Amino acid sequence: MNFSDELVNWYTQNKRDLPWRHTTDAYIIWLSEIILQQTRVEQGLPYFYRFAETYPAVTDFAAAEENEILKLWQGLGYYSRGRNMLKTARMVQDLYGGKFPTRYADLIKLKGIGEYTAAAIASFSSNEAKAVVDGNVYRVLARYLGIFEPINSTAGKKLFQLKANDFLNKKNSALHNQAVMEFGAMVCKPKNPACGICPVRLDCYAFKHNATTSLPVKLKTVKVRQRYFNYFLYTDGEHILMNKRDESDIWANMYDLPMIETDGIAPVNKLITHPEAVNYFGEALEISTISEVKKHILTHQQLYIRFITIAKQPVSLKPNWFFIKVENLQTLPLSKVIFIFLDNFLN
DNA sequence: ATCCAGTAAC
DNA sequence: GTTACTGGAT
Repeated sequence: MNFSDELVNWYTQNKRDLPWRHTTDAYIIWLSEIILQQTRVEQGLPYFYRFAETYPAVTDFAAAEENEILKLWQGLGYYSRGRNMLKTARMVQDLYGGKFPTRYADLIKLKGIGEYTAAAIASFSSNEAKAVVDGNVYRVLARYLGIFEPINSTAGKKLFQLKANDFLNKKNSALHNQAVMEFGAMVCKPKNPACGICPVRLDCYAFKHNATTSLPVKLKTVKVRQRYFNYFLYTDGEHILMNKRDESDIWANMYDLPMIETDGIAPVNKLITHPEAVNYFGEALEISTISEVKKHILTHQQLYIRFITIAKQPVSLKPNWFFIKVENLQTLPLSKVIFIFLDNFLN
């Protein structure tokens, strides 16, 4: 048996029973693939069920409002995935009459669908002969073939795509692609790979050279930016003053609280006299409580966040500030930090 | 602290 | 071509 046959054989006997593996409906496969980008199955599964039930067809998805989508997406991270899904659902509605495309060439034009996802949907839904290259495939190929080219270099990406194309079983790309990825996730794992049960270990470079821990090679990433967010909470008991974030920063279009960003951890007296604070909350800003500065880590940013509850109503409001009824808070899409803070504050 | 089922924006 | 996006597990 060749590499592909071995892995397909392993897959048919050992695959996990996942809901999107029972369908060739491109819409359902798209839903699962976007949710699973950069996300583990266990974490994505409840979101998949929620979306599939709320929007049984792409037509239903296309009719949704962005806030609804972001709300359902809340807690999953990489929120642009949710916003891009809505754009894509509407494109499918307009361009393809609500029938989700199954060909790579059509899929790659849609928002949020890159090379990996286009190949995945095309092969799973219509068996088109496109090889997927995701983190699992990088790892399996790097180890099996002994490729030391970094997977996040331009040369590396080209090389791995080439090798993946070579190995692809073009007669049954759906089975082949799923087999390689599932094998990567379950056996050829990042840490502690289960080489003992691997059907191709005798031909595997990394197994033969005891090199699984050093493959794949990945270039080290960049430094993180430090940011300091001072959040202001004002409530009249019934409403909370919320801010809708703009398009250009983290948590785009989601809600948080009125905030002043400073260059460092600002002393409280500095904060009170900060021009923005004076502008919005007046000269005599009355602070009720002030929280510790807590660190919140994102990929390229470390956020130092502090919450300040204020006693007096602001004297002027930014255009994207809204008084939200406490009972309507649960309809707003919130980032993890904000959700946790408000949850604690209100309960 | 580091790693992970990618894509879009710059 | 390079960099920015999340949250959770380890």
